[in-house]
Amino acid sequence: MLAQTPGRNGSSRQVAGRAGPAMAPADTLAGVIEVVGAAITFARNREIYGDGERADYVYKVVSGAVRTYKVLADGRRQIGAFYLTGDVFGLEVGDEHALAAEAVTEAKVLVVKRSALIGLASRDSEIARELWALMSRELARGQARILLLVKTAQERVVGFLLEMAERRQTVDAVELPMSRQDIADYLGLTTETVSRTLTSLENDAAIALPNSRRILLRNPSALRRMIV
Amino acid sequence: MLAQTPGRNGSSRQVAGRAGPAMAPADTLAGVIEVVGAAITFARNREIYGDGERADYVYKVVSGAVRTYKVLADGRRQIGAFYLTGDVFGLEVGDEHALAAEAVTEAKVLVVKRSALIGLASRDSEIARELWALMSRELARGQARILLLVKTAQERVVGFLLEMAERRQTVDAVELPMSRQDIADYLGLTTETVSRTLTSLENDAAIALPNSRRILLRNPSALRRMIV
DNA sequence: CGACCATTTGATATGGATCAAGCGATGTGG
DNA sequence: CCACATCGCTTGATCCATATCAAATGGTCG
Repeated sequence: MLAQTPGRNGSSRQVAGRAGPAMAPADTLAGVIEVVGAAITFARNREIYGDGERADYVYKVVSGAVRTYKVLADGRRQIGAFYLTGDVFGLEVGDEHALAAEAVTEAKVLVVKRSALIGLASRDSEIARELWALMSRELARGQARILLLVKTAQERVVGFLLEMAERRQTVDAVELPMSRQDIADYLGLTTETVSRTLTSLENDAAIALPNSRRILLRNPSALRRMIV
Repeated sequence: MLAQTPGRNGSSRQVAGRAGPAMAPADTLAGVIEVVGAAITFARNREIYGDGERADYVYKVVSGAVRTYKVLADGRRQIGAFYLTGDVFGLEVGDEHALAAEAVTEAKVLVVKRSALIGLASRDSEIARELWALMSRELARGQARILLLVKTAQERVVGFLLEMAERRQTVDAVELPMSRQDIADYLGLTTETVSRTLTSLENDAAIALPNSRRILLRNPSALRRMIV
């Protein structure tokens, strides 16, 4: 359960300048961020924002992966979510970040002022609808997490793999950007249990592990049956 | 873990007619529901709406308590939330109810058409803001639940008691409308563990149990220290 | 090559589940 | 109004899944 927090302090941000040519229409949320956002690259384990900081910016992952998390008083770390390429994060309901955010791998993100988005939303109902949809997705994922956290270790791990496969839009393989410790802190387990569960799934021929970060789903339907 | 679902089937609703004189201004969400909503009384354990039903109505608790829940394929029941007097529930992000709702105790609720609210929101930004705030609160509670569910049994139970005390706006006592089974299914524990934990807290002089549904918080600050 | 870190594997401990029984409150029919 | 059934809660005994402690293995980088 104890998780030494990695790469604390200093957000040596490397501003990479404006985003290139727009790749999405400027009247969608994602599009707006691409057009007006500045691209910043964060090294592995670098803090993007801290717990309790003012939530003045909204982010979109261009490449790499990001985690949001909270460290409890006794050192336990709970990961709130993983954000992969294309995901928007950092949009809060209050005006402070409830969780901190860090780069899981080297990550390039686009940054845009929240106030700019809010302003746009008040004029453009399409943007407003997308902001709403974004919150909805967060809410739905939270709901799903709650259901996941009352299950057994195997069900949690399998649920996690299927979630990742779905988000990566692949049916039969996942490239995991995060460590076993990250997965454990996301699922409320220990690294040992995550590792053992994966080994046992491999023995059951449900998955294969060519290397620790790459997971082949050899029998997705069997996996789907395992999560109740 | 197994929880025989109580009082299934039949929603013998007892329509009590219009709400009385408005007790809140008509330009707030709560106010609107009170002005335009019909009051319906549900007996203990009666279903208010089912999992997967169309979410055409939004509800506000006038008296009593309501739970939302989902029964997993293997019979385990996970409770999503408890709604107490004054709380609004049933507002979904999609157009289906993700969870079912039941009356925990006999409960009087006001019912209003969702479409009416949405229509109002598009004209009245105050209502829109309140709908947003409502979703935000759900989101924040979900976040808190996730943190709760990775903790020990004692931390979960204490967290639950403090949450209830806070929502009931009392510092030193809580009248629980729900059974041990409800609490267990909310916290991802068993009734036995909930019961034992309460007994142990009583032995530590942190709480007192004049009867099983009434809990006195004898040492709130000690309780608060227990949840990390 | 050697140091370091992530991952896996092994041995043991333990918190909470499960199985089982008792107890008190509440309600029902005689 | 009382005997009795029922239900929710508590308590006890045991078991098991996962945590914890410990060590071996493997991959990566200087």
